[in-house]
Amino acid sequence: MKTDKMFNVRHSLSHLLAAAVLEKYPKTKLGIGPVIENGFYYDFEFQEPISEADVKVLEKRVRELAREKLSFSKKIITPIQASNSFKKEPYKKELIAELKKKKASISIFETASGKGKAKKVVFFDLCSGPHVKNTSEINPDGFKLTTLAGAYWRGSEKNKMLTRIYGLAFETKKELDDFVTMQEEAKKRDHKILGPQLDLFTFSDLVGSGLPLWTPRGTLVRMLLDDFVWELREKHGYERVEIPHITKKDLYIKSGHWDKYKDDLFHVRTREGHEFAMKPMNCPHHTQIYARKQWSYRELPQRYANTTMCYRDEQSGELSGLSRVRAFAQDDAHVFCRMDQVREEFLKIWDIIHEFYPKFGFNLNVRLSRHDPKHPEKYLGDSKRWKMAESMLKSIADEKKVNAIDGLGEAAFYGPKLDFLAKDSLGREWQVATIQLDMNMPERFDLSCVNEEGKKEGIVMIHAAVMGSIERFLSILIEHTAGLFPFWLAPVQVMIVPINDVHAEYAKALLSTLKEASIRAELSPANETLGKRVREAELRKIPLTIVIGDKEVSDRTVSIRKHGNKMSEVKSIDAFVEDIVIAVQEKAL
RNA sequence: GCCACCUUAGCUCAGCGGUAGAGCAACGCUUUUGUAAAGCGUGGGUCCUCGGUUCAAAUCCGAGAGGUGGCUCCA
Repeated sequence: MKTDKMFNVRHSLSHLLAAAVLEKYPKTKLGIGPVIENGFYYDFEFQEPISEADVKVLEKRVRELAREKLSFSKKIITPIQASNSFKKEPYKKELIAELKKKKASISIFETASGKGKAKKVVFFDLCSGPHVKNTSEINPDGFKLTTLAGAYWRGSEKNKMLTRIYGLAFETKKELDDFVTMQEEAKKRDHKILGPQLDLFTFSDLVGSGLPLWTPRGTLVRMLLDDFVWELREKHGYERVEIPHITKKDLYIKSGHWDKYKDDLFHVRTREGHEFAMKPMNCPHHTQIYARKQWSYRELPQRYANTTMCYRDEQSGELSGLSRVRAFAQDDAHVFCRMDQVREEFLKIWDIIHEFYPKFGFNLNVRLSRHDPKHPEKYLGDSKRWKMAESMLKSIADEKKVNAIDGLGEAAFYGPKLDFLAKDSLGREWQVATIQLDMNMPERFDLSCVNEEGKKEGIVMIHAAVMGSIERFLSILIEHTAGLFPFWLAPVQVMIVPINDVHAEYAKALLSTLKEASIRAELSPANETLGKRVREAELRKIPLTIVIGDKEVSDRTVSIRKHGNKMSEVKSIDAFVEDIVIAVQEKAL
């Protein structure tokens, strides 16, 4: 099997890297060096900092080692031998102690040159394998060391930070090059670069990191997206609500958020010394809209939709473009209903999500995000209630004939979720929409209705976000489309390019015709060459470029160039306008 | 927050101890064009900020801010 072979190759390369490191920096302490997707890494505690240039030297040495036809062999050793062999390796000793505790067998892998009596061990590492038998199985040109990064020992921020060296490894140089090319392609689509380039959003050092500012074009796109979600929600009986962006801390003490997230809130103190917080989510506010009056069961469900900003004090090192910000808009909605209405409400939101995502060319996968019974302290409410809620969500996924991915431990602290994962044009998966069932928060806020028997009955709430956050959704959409939005969403849909000033009048008339039809068009004046103006429209990712010359003026037609297409199509003005108006109505891709 | 690296004109970058340069963009003039870069000219910089070393700092050192890639976190 090819994959197994690559596992062994990657794993063995991580050992060779460690060998090269010890050879050059003998005092280095070894962490671990596992295989990962597309390659491997190894964690080290260097005695002195190393640089990218040092990594290049190490890469060269690893390549030499790979060419030396070194053998890999496994050896089972006793705990005492293990302690002796790794005397100077504190991290290995920690691992050995754990193996001892578990009474697991301890093995090492020796990397050696020569055979029989001439055999010389150049490196050995605590390892259960597997590995290649000989480094001749490794293609020395199929790998490269890529990045230098910090990583906590055993992934805990309480531990020491080690230095991690990442490597890529493939069977052939071509596969490696293709992968690197693919990464470069992804980089070209990076929303952090494309967004400002297409003039959608910007950041300001004075405003602060993680706080995106939206330009007119970007704001237009946000509005169009939000309007689309609203259009879908309205059909299903949602009503809009609005809430302030701060609250007394009492709200979050009651909801349970204070305990769990108080460090992640932006705190606000009034002049009188009262403690407020910027809202990091909307559910607690929305519960108080529901709680304004007594409800008859006949009036349920109550469905509240609200696109609104949330604020979270994220760690500075975590911020990244629009994917992780400190202020973001959620297209949030909460349904307050009785338990026996949950199924139908879930199905409605499911439909909304499945009407929304195909309009961008996304395919969706579904994940059932469950609680982790091993960590009850992470969740509100008892395990029995959780299991019931989870089985309900499972049956909804089953009814939709979807094989949901199992997301153990992925639940929110108040309830299980059905999460939707969108696959983008580069094959990457992103969590986007979510439907969450919450039996805990309504209880905490004592939300109820009066039932058929005239008695007070507790209700449940459903959290339903279609885009999740507009910022995050846009970051995904920009990279998915490389900035070339579907026609209905493009901030500028049509660029009109008259060949020379003689055609200006006709072009202006066309511009106003398009504006009357609510098409977003711009006119490019004839003081640059045609080629340059076409190029600018292409770079701005404008879906349609209309070239107007003598032929078009005399025939009352337009010559239409679709983005990325060299060939143009000629249509009458009326036919053109009709076609694009329909394309907008249908949100055609 | 932690580790590494980065920050020079609007953008992309060169310069790396002797007080700033290119291409593109902008502006002006010329050009009036058939589908991805016309020509000439002009303006534009507290070289991220604050300290330090030095006769001299964009360049070396320290701190801070912002960014990138990881780690941790993510309601």
